[in-house]
Amino acid sequence: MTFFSPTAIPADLVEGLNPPQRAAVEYRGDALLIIAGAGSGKTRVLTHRIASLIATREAWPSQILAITFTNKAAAEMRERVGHLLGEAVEGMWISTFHSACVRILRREAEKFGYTQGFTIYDSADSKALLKRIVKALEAESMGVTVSTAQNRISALKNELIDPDGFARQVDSTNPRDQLILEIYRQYQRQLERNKAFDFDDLIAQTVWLFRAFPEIAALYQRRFRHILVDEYQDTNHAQYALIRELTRGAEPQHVPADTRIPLAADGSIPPASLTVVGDSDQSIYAFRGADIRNITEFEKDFPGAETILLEQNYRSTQHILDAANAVIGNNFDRRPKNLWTAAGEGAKIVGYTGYSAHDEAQFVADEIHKLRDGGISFNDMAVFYRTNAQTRTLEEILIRSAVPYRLIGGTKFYERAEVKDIVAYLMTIANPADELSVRRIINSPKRGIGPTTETAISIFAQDNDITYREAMGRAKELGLGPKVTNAIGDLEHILAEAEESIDPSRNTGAVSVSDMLAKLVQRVGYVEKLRATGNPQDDARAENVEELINVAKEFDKQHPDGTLVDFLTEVALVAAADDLDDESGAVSLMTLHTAKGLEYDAVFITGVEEELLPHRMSADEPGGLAEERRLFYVGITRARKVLHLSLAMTRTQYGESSVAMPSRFLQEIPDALIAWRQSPGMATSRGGERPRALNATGFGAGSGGRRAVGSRSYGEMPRGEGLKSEFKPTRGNRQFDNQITGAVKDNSDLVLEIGDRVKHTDFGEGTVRNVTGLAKKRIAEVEFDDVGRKKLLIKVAPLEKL
DNA sequence: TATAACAGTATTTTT
DNA sequence: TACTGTTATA
Repeated sequence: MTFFSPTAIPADLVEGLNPPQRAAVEYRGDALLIIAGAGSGKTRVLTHRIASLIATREAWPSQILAITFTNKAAAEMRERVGHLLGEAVEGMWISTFHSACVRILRREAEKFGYTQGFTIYDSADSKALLKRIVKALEAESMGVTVSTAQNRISALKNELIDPDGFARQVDSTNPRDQLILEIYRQYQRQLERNKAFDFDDLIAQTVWLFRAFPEIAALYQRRFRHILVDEYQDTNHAQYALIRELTRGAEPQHVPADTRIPLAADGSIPPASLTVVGDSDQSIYAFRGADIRNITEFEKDFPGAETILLEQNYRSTQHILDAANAVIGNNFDRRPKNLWTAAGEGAKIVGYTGYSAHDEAQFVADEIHKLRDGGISFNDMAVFYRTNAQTRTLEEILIRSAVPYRLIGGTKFYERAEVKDIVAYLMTIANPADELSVRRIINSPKRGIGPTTETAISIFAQDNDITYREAMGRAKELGLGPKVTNAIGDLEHILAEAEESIDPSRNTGAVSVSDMLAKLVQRVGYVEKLRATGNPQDDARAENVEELINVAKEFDKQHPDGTLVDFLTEVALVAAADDLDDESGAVSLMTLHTAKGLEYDAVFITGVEEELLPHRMSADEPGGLAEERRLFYVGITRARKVLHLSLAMTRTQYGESSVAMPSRFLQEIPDALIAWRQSPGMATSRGGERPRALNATGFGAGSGGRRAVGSRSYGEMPRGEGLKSEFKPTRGNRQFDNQITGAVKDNSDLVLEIGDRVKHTDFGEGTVRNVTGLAKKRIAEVEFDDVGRKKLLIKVAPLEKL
């Protein structure tokens, strides 16, 4: 066994690493499992390992395939490897599973009867397709909803079970399963007819491709000599199978003729080396098929594998780690692991119990200002929550408290109807076979083509065995009214024109993606029609469309040779975390799931309540509670210096407010680690501290009882509506700066000076201590008589000068 | 065909 | 609450 390469690893690639980290960089063998606790420097190990392989000439950059969880992580890893080697490295594949598979599938598409420009359906697209099928089969009446069908099919694909495979194992006496099977068949047939893949297909079809065509697989088995997979605990069966295929040595008869790498004695391609990094304690995607056994049984799967444990944490203080260890220790059935640090104890964890979600949010806002005054920049702070619905209250309070923030994920830019519409136009142009996309845009903007006409075209296409688009081209034969016929003809003409202009076979004068898009939008009159309504919401929509054109311009700038298909691929595969930019000067808001892999000086975990942090939906799933605990663990371990845990006594959801109990996870943290500003006990007891904000009217001073917990309690606040509809989203997330436009209540004319007495609807009376900021961003710092000092954004504060 | 008004309902996490 | 789907009416 030769563990060490002939060329020594340059010293600077191992210096400064601790012994296990160093061992992980130096190990040379077929399979390596790195169990990397949170904050143990695994990205460092991975980048150094890749750099060492290249520096020693053991591998060319093109022989490396590294799989990361997000595109952002991929970009970062690429940059760090380049930095270590002192030059940009070309030819490495560093990407997500999905991106890598798309690349392979596009390259090989023609070999299995697909088109290179196939469309990628996101979950909303597949939902729309399934909706049609479910409706046609009247499956809802049998208790099969669109989302059940979607979930079942997704799970089947993750297990690499195709409709035929499902037919073999399905319980034929179960009518619902029979129905699912039929839906699955039709769905898959339509995807194929539309030349489209859904997210799950991207992985599954690649595996299928490799299995069906060993000589194609051999191309990649030969190419990728070193495969590295990050976040291995979150891989599903299909992804696991893909890795297995890639690390399988190719049989001699499939080895391509021009192979120059050393072959085994029998002429086969030896298996590639595999490095996986993960932490079973951070597995949080079981709900979408992640199989923790992939990591726990790695050594069985790859006999002779080396395992290296990284336990020293370089991120958090000991108090934070103690809490994390204590919490995760309640999960049985795990390989024991104890994170430790040399960083010292650090500050205690801060706990706070609000009377309401508003109160809790106000606490977060106040603390953010305090931390900022203490020298931590907004960039280095993050607020986490279990569900996206929690953002509403947080946003409302953060805006009014003048805390700049950005939402990561949430209702994403690309999920907005108007953006999806325009993207559907592009999909139609890139792939005329895609019926779903044409039908989405056939009457948007309104052209007088209703459901009747739409169905007529569909039937005509079926009867004549032509595509939907071809049927549109022969609109005259449909025998419809002249108005509708013209409308169809016009649309068809615009689409054909756009197709012509972007045609990849034209080698001269090809129009850029953004130019084509801009012209298309103009020809269709999409923005124009939105502007004409005079509705402020439509104005915001128009801006979104314009923003999409800007995104395309940016794409053209970054990829001068990029095609429309490339652009659509990028649009389809952006992840929530990809949009993070570290220089924004704003606090980041995101779900606990999105937080994985990130770190911040100060972290707030909000809504640490029963039913929410172990989420009620997890209760009846096997292993659900353990997964929720891991999620909490992930959240805790994101914090470098300060951790805040907060909850509310009542939470309003779906218009109804109900009493919330502290999460059981809180009790798993030793008391000594948490300094409660207001503990769950204090908040309920009579002598407890007065509520910080009086906005939980009827709950606070005296009146007691839970009679008044209705949602009207916040009646005096400007309700979110007006504010929210004005938000101008930038790609993927909305930013503070853009949100303060003409809100419901515009206070921007209010002139305040130091010493002025003011009255606030929630906080009562107070004295202005300071005024900062300009114009619409003027911020008043007010010392309230009852609730202390607060910073308020004057423009939106319910404030009155006395 | 488009729109407004109404009723019913589902509520997690995401590539 | 907020979104979807249905129904009535223009």
